[in-house]
Amino acid sequence: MATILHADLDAFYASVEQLLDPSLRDKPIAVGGGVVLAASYEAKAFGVYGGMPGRRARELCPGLVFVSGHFDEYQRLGDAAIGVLGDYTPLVERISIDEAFADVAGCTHLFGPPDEIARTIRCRVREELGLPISLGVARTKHLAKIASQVAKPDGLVVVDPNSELDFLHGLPVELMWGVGPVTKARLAEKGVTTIGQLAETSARSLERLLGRAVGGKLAALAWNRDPRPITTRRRARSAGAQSAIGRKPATSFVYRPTLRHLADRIGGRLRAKDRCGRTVTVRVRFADLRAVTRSVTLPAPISATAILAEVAEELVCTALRDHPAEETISLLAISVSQLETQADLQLELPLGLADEKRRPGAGRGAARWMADRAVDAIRNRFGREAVGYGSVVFNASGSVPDDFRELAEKDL
DNA sequence: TCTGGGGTCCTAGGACCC
DNA sequence: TCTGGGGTCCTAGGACCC
Repeated sequence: MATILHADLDAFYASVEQLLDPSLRDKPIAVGGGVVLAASYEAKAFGVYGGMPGRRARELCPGLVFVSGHFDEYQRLGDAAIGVLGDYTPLVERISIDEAFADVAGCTHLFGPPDEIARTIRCRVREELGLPISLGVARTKHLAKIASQVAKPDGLVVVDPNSELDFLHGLPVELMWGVGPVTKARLAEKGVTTIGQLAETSARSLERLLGRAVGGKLAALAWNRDPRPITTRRRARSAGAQSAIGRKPATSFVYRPTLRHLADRIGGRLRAKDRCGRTVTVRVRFADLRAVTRSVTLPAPISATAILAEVAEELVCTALRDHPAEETISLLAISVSQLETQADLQLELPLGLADEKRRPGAGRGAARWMADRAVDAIRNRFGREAVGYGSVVFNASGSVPDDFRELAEKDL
């Protein structure tokens, strides 16, 4: 029986704005300013999409209305909508703020068949929250997700287990999970544009064309042979932060404060969940948008802001040394991976990069970690801006607001 | 007119070990 | 037809997702 539901709120941020301000309904709107964070369906009709520069969006859609976001409302309404799924089954796998899978196999005796549950959920989200939501119902997660995409906007598609391949094989390949612009183009070169054509291509030649993992996965998906179960909770495997900085000279006056700010954000998140990580990766993007990464795996995990910032700075230096012709950078990123759960009293030992000699500051790890904890405690009581380094300066520079960043953060 | 921010997973080559 | 082999960790890059 088809018991997997995939629920996806339509143009979520924009729909919330149209809900909060009725004068925006039926109008092309964009959340954001310098960059479009989300667009309503009316704006999408003009070719506006998330990530697009605001100026470009205005050109495409002269009547476009920009609104600054109500980020707290997104979180509240997203939670509430996914919570409706949770009224029917505990088997809910949340994918993002506006999207989730659910398996209703164990509750049909209480609430009726899956398609009826799906209709009820759509009605409830519409009536109780005022938001449009699309649902797909199928035997597998992948098919349910495709069904909800086909159902958009504000629709329901149920895939009968007896006609799964009829439904699937007529659709374009880019609807499949894992087929982005590059894979789509590679397939198109071989004349493959539909999932049906993909299914007729041998797994061997797909693996040759796309690599073992992607080729094998797509071959399985094309025949709907991918029975992945619902997983209710997975911990994050990495935590990172990035900042697009326009075009700035590649000097320490530019990257030092930026790295400090990024390290501060990441360190705070890690410490709040008693986590720490061994591998630090930085990304440096140059003026032409080409990017390089440098990483190091430390002998012991860290979460102290100052140490993270120092390690990141050394990595950025090596990246810049390797590209002496690059004089301008446009983005800096830090990510911490190989995460571990912290013992309750961590004595963080700054052991330095690989086999290099111990750096200045070695031996002060525990003191730094305690200083960070003190800052964390003050911020908990009085807010982020109460103490620390220039968050305000960064927010003023036209980048994305911190509230928006938090929406995308995964639970550590 | 040049494209935000937070994530996951895969690949390939090299080091190192047994 | 084919020069030893396999496992694990690390690093850099890339594709993709929301």
